[in-house]
Amino acid sequence: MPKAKYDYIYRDLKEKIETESYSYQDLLPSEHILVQEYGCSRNTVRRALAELAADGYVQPMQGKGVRNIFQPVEQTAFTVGGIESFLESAARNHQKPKTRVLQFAELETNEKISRRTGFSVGTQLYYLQRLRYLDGIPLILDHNYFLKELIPGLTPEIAEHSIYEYLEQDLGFTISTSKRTMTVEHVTQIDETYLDMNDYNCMAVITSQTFNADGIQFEYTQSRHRPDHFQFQDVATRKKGG
Amino acid sequence: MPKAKYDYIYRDLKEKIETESYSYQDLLPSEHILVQEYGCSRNTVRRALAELAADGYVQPMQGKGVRNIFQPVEQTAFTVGGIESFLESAARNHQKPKTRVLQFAELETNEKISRRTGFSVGTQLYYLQRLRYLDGIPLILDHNYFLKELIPGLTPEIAEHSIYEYLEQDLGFTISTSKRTMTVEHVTQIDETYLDMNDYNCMAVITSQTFNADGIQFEYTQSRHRPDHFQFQDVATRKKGG
DNA sequence: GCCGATTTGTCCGTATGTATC
DNA sequence: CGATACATACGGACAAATCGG
Repeated sequence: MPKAKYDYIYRDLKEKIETESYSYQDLLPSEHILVQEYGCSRNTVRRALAELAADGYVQPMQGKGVRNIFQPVEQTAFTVGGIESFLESAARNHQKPKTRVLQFAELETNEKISRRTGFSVGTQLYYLQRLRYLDGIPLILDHNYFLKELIPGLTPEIAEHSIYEYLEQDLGFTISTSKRTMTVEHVTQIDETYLDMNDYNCMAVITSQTFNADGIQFEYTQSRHRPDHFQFQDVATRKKGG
Repeated sequence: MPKAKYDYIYRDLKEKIETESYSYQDLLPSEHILVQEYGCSRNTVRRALAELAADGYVQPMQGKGVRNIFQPVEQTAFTVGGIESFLESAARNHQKPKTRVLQFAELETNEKISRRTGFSVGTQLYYLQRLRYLDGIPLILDHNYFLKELIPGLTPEIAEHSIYEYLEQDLGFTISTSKRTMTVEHVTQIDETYLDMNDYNCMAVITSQTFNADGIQFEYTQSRHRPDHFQFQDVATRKKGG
């Protein structure tokens, strides 16, 4: 729980924007005003605003002010955004999660696995296959590889609940950066076995390498989503001058 | 072309990381050293490092140093990342781009279009349909809506080349923020007419709302990609304390 | 375990530049 | 032109985490 001032201001402004204390296209109070309101330095206000801009909540305009460009969206599908556990995503999407562990094994990284996952050859891994239900419907098939060295005592029971919760709360682990790739792939035999694909012959696939606060990759995951319940959101900002 | 110091440092470090002057898992020089090397304040160095962290290039560790976590990847598919024009993406992917304008029309935003695109009812729009070729193969089908008010003089000829180039270079326009959603959808009749879908019955679809530097949305685009030549990349960082 | 040196994290006050009005 | 607003940059202070002796 960060007690940083900039983070408090960030959350406070974010909530005000979301609850429409400022409406779409409005200008926020100037940095000068915010400095007075929050009793802090201008740098601190600016840091909070920079984060909101990175989230696509506001657009700072030199000489003019900071414009609110947040639009609330109603979401129908399971939306993936930042780094979240399945439990957290389900809660945010107001859906009831359930996990079934299909496989729980240990293996050693060979050349082929190394190329795909980014783990060094010879390292010990946990390999899991998990089926994810939302509101009772099986929608996601996860293939997880975890670095055994950093995650002692992983069990199927933990995997059925939440591995991230175990890492963060029980092991005091800090999850930090995730590099993700989104693709669309043909359904596999396994997909069809566990998911009702209707007439879709493709899956939305997210592969991710996740690092802890020490910059060590501890996870490689391929997450295969049923297309009709999948959505990935993102905000990008254009860099100037190529 | 930004002449900002932090941006110079950012690019310089980025290139050093990419060309493997620092190798994977190495520590970068400490902020103190970088301050001396670049002859600037610590804040300026820190700003550059923060950008590299947001790019997933480095992982700062309190008390330890800043670790390089960049891994070069060989890309086979057409990779989408930041805000780029089709021309820019093609160049980055080392592919030869071509665009064919299928439709060029003007229309007024009605209730239905407004809900979908985010434009206000009554605003005048350009509507375009464009087929994108890479190395001679039609792979992407774009449906663009542009705010006519902000883009005077758009023509099919411009649309066949690069609208972003026209906006930025001819109109002095600044493209800023893009909110994007990635989904997987069934192929449509139009998709099948123009693209060779082999046995895929799905498309990778990116819809985006793009804003200029004044926080005005000037574009809504649905970009439909053939699955076998599509890849979307992303770096996320986990926020602490929920 | 303690202490001091190192390194990153947060915050402040100030100065100057640039764009807008 | 001056006032306002955001953008960049500097230098300093202290906190928090780490590491070596």
